[in-house]
Amino acid sequence: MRVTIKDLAKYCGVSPGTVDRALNNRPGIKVKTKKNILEAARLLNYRPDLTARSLVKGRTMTLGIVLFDLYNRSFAQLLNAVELKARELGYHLYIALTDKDSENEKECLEYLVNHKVDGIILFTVNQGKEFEEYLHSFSTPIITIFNFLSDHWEYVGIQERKSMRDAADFIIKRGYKKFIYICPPLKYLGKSNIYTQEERLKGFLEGLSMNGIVEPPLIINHNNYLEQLKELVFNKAEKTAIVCSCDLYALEVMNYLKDKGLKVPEEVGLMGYDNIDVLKYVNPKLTTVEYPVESIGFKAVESLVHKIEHGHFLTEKSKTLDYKIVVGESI
Amino acid sequence: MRVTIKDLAKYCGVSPGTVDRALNNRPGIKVKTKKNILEAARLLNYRPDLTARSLVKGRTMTLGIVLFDLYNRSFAQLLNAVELKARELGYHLYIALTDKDSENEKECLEYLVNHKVDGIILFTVNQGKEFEEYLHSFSTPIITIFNFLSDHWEYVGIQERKSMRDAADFIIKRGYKKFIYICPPLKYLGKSNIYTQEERLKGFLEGLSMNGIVEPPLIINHNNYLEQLKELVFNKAEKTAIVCSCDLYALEVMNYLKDKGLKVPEEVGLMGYDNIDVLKYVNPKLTTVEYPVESIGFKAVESLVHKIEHGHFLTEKSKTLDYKIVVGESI
DNA sequence: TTGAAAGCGCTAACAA
DNA sequence: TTGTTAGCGCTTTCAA
Repeated sequence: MRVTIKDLAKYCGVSPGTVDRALNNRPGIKVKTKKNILEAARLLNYRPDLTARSLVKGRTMTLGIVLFDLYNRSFAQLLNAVELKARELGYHLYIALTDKDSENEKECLEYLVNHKVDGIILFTVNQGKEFEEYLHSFSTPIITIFNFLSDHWEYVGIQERKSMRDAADFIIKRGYKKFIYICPPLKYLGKSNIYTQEERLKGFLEGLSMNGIVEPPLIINHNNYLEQLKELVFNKAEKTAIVCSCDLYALEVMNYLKDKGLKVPEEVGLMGYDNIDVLKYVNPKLTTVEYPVESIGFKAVESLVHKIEHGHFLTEKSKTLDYKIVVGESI
Repeated sequence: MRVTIKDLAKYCGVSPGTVDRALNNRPGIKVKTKKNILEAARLLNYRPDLTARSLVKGRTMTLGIVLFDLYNRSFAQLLNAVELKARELGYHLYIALTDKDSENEKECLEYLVNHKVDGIILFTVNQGKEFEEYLHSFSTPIITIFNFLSDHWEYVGIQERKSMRDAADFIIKRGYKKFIYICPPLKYLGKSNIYTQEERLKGFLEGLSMNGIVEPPLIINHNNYLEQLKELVFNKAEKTAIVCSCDLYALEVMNYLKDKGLKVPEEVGLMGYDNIDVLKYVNPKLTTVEYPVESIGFKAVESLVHKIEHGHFLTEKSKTLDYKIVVGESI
């Protein structure tokens, strides 16, 4: 059996209260007594039971993070950053993956709340009034990342829309005339939160019209995008650009184009989004949009912990982080 | 304030014991009473306090996992698999990253143990008698993955040595005569656990000698491996193969060779290890060794949970998982 | 079928 | 400076 404070107290011939004072550096204890107790603790290999402490303190010094999965490179980087910062601030981390499943996400949240985490970082699939009420029913502080929920919730992310507007601008300035935009299904199961994807698309469309492009782009938003590409004929003179809302799609497209013998960017331009770290090994160099995943992780933790410890978040809701276009050779 | 069992009891005019029977499907309660209580629980938005339950049950239904970081693609995949399986079996997951720091690892372990996780999955940096004694001082079940510690510890991994022996065999059969082997520093800080790296190198050397290669390979085991490559001259007739103990190194080397205008595999052969998922976007296709990260994650969780629930691990210590050589175009 | 009460290990307020 | 004690929210045993 584990050694408890009571055991220690008995062993040292003092009371549990005194042991607690020694162990937790609380004042009102003779130096010698304290020394004795600490020594005994080491000797008997005493370990505090944090579940008991949590019960009385009402705090667990634990944060929870809810993500889709870790297949996306950026999620892993984000999680890494979050763990680092959390530990730095004295918190440990529960992780829960939703696999983009709405019910699953609720279960994850429920579990974290029941486990009394002090705060939650949420990359949500759900959205809507009902879901927000559900979230409000927990009294746990929550900060959302990437997927915006509503103004009621703290949020850390980037200016998705503006980034894609700029991307469109950039592409048009390079002389492209026709546009294909590839992104994930925009109405996943009819209720999933696809804020980032929606914003990016809107931004792209805005960018086109701002530049006087009247012909609407071909929007491909299903998982068989490669199939659909097969039906298209690319003509160098048309100056077509394929814009993907994530690098992984762009890489798939690049592979497809290579197979077809189509030269990038000579015959068709290609642009990604994310700047995942493996791009450095791929040729031609993909032009893409980079955003600071790690900063987002850091910021989210800092703000959340500030809320926990001082009652209010550190971030301003409207504040978003910078992105930048990474110029490669693909467009 | 949160609604407690006591509140529910008062509200329903019954005792806490009865509420518990209703909430946890324990027998000895009238159907009607139970129905009442459950309804009230929903109405009042009751949430069980899992820290309190843990305290009395002595179990948290939580596992902990200790990893280096999540920069390595395989670690992220592993973690994803572990989370999935853990949840499937009713457990949730604490994550702790050590950043390959030995002291940090100890802190992580200590925290998990103090938090009373029911079991730990450990990809360790530490090694040695002292560390093992330290681990024994926890009574928490531990299963090690990838980095082997000693026969005292449950282990899930692959036959590292054999895999590299086979790789050497494969390369030699392709006619290569000279060999360069690139791997991370083998004595990281003088005390880090580099089991997998050591095994792979041993396996490679065994493979060479088994095939009658007498000239020892050039072993480059520092982080400036590219610098050292610069000093070498490659000669097509020499049939040189560069073997890397991980794909990331191989990709770096590939980039370097491309810069130099050296053709792979015509002028120099290249082989990696890991089969990270982005290889499909890189040309020429890298020949590499694939191992089932996800299965390792699943197996580790299953075995650990079996230990927790039935007193013994499911895995046999000596049992390791299969790997396979993925034939690309680079060697 | 239900209630009463002890106790998990710790903290904190109060008393000595 | 130290001891005593109540109680965090839950489970569980025993009695009614």
